[in-house]
Amino acid sequence: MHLFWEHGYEATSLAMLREAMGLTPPQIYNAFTDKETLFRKALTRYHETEIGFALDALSAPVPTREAIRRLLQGAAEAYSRPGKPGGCLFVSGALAASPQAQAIADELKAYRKASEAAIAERLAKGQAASDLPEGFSVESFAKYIAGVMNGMSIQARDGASADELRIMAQTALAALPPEEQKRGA
Amino acid sequence: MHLFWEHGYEATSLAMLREAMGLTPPQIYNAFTDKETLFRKALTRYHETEIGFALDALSAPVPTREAIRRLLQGAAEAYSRPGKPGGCLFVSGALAASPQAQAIADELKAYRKASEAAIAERLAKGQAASDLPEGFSVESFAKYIAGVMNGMSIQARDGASADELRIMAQTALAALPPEEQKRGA
DNA sequence: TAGGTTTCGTATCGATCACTATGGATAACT
DNA sequence: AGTTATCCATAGTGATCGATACGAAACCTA
Repeated sequence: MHLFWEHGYEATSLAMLREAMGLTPPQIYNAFTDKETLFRKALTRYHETEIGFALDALSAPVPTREAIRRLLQGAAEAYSRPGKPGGCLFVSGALAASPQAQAIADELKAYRKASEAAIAERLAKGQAASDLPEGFSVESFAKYIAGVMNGMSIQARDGASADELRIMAQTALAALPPEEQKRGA
Repeated sequence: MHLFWEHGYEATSLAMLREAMGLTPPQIYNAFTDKETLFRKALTRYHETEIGFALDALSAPVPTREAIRRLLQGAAEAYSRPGKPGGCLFVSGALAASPQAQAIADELKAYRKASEAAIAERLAKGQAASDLPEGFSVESFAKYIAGVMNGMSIQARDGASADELRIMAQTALAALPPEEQKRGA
């Protein structure tokens, strides 16, 4: 998983995987069928072990603004963990791919779209609860938040520290409309 | 250039380049020495022909906030031009690379760092001209703006329209402190 | 302990990578 | 016109890709 995270799907060779896992090629193919299946296994593992902060943030019983704040701060942490590759596997895994790996690139794109959709869903919930103004465009803002997280992923890959990412998250949050008074019945 | 832009450095094979340029391999090597040199040629061409908006925005004699607005809106346009690959070559070219292509990845990273530095320089100028508050951290905000642009690049690659990118740019701009009154002498 | 079976690592498969040597066709000069 | 020289596309180089066939070793059964 770390190799795919660091080098992306195509640039990670079986020789690297073999050395890292201490397995012979037939063992790898017995266990994972082929490289593509192995990558998908790594994706689900990444989703389960590294991305929990996102679900936690979006499902926490807190005001919308606080949920988004937790989401961005969580990303700042997750994208800069010591001993782990910088950024997000969903971004680094295959941003640009050869025609043969188009299926992998599309799958990662689907993960990113799903993240954006989850944010939009949380924002819509916030709007329903009057946490957000009525004229507020849920889809547009979700695209902004998801985009900022993708940008943080690249900044992390370029060496940004956890502190720098936290500040970037805080700055991004300033674009959110200020907490609104609950509109009473 | 379009091939590298679309598929990235490593995933673009000489066979694809050969077909696209209508040249035989020896012609390519006579003209460009090797693949790496060809890619660097494409990089400088991209910088000259597609990225002019950035220099224009940062050097225009306008208030700082307006300069940043032009920068982000220009990115929205440049990253979603019909007939061109989505996003920015500096991001898509080699975000994740094999160990052999580390030099290329480092060069692209240097381009991204240079963009961020240019933004920081413009912000510092704005601070000196009292366009921005004194406590304002130029470096942090430059990292945010550069990060947002990188994020827009990924959103564009994921199919975001020019309008959607423009809205994202507008949203990001809201994080900038409001225009300050000039502190008179 | 002998035989049969299964497992497992080495050595290699065809395909493709970036790159280049060579033969044939063209051009140039006397 | 004849001879030489120059160019240039085809064909192929070693290396590496993802994926596997085969021989040896180990193990279970008789």
